[in-house]
Amino acid sequence: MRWSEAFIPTLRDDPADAEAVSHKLLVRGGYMRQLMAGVYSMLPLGQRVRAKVMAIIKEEIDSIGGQEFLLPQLHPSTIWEETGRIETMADIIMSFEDSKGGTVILGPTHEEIFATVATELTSYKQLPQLWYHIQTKFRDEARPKSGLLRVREFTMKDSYTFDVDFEGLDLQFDRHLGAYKRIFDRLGMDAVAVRASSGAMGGKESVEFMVRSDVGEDEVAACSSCDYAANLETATSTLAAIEDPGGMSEPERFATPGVRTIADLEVFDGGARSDRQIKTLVYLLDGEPALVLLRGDHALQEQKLADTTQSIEVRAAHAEEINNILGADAGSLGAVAVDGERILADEQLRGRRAMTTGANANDFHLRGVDIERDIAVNEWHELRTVEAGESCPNCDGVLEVFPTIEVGHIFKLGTFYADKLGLSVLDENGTMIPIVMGSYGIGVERNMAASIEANHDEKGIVWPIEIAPYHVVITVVRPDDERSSEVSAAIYDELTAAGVEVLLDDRKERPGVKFTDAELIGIPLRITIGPRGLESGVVEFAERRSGERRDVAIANAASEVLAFLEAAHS
RNA sequence: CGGGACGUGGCGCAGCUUGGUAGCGCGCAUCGUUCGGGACGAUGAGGCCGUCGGUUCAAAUCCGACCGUCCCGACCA
Repeated sequence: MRWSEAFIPTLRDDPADAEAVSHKLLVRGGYMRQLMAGVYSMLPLGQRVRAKVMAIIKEEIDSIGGQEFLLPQLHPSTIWEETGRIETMADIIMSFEDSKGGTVILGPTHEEIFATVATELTSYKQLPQLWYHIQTKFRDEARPKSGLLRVREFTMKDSYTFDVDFEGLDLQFDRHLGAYKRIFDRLGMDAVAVRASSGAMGGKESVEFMVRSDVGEDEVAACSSCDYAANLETATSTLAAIEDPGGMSEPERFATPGVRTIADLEVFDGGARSDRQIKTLVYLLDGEPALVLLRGDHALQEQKLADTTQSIEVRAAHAEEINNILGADAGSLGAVAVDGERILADEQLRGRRAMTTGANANDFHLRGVDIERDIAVNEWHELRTVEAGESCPNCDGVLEVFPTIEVGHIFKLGTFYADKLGLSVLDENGTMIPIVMGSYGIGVERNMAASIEANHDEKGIVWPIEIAPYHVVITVVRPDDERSSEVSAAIYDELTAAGVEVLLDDRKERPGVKFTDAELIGIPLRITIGPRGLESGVVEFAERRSGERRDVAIANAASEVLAFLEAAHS
């Protein structure tokens, strides 16, 4: 492709509405343009990269036995009613009414639709199956952001597995795990597989693939010495036990005028260290109130609360609701002598004595509280949020916590869809058994963006070879110089014939502009051809990633490019 | 959904407080000089000032409503 004929609208300035590096570079580099919030047009460069990402994904899923389908984007709402997800996913589902008055859903994902096709599976002999497609998804995200990282219309590869039992599911799951690792590796990302919350969708187990990034939305706790890594939503740690002093025979109430926070009580005369206080939170779990108790210096992990109580809607009670339930305001709450409310306590409070907590009367607290004696805890759970610096639960290493981008998520769905949609086969005894499903997603555009987050410098994008829109850019310093254009055309032809994707920068621009653009759009190798080098029979190679430059004899240019590509692939 | 900011040529912005001919940089077009790291000069094209309504002799500017975009939070199989 000649750059002079290509549509590559690069921009000198960062777009005003971009924050994330990948967003800025994709727009500045002429890869895409925004149409509306969370919806982007892919320009030629963007589409080339997108196609390459899809090709890699397809290759890896095919390699573990995947069969490619193409299921519709338009779904009848009735199928979504059968699984109940029209309710649970209501906030992101986009739909419209057709001319007959029926509701049509723009597919946010395809479990229901693949499962519908799978009703044709009737015998155990037909299993296992691994089906997938690469399709546009629509999700009305409340807040699209960061360019391609969080959008409302995007492409996803989603695969689904169908097995006779959980052993089969485990095998398919492990194969996907391997395929996904290879995919992220080829996309130039160091993805960590972490255990995740499977959410409210009846999943037994799920693994997320996370790439470290400042613009990530999920936090991961990872051990610096072993391979422990988990989404903060499920992460645990080992904490040193705290020695409590001798207790009292019963709690003692004392006045604490103006004390409203854990920190206030720490410095209050007669107060207590935060790790010797009990924090009392009031939550509504699917509308039902519950008291949640934590050590004073610990933070609640709401997802753990939701998972452990099987709740869909979890939220902190409002000030008014708190007062109605406990008769005091936040800052003076406690669970001592509370009767008739569901009380959940974090494991870290087990056995603690002589603790200080609110007295359920404004401006009063209790000291000398023995949890097991004085509080009617109904359930003990792991509920707190792990913090950086704590000890790894698996070894004696230290945990670090950092933001990440979720680039893939794989689920063991189990028999949820089989139960809802009647997926079953007859086994060898003629008994009807439910089909065990798994589902496995990768967002194509999000992975493009995540790859940029992981592969860029102050000059622009640094694409991994496999997904670069072009392998090589030939920068013709003086396109009006006859010898320059002859040599560049010759090298261009030779490389193209060898299957190399080359962008020939023959624009009538100053060299600086061309160098800057080539670096911005991130082509892995630049060949600079100008009169100065040609005089001594050479062209210049400049590697984007290392910045390394070297002169190469004209005659060797093409073969050296092939060697470079070869080396980069291995 | 709560909080905040912003909407002015293709891009980035000023002008609005104090109403009166719409401006700057980049980019774009033509010509000339340049030409191995974002050149210079000359000339020129390009704007329903987000939309609707109100106030006024007169609105980019004041008032109201709406729409849109971004950021923080909530949310996110």
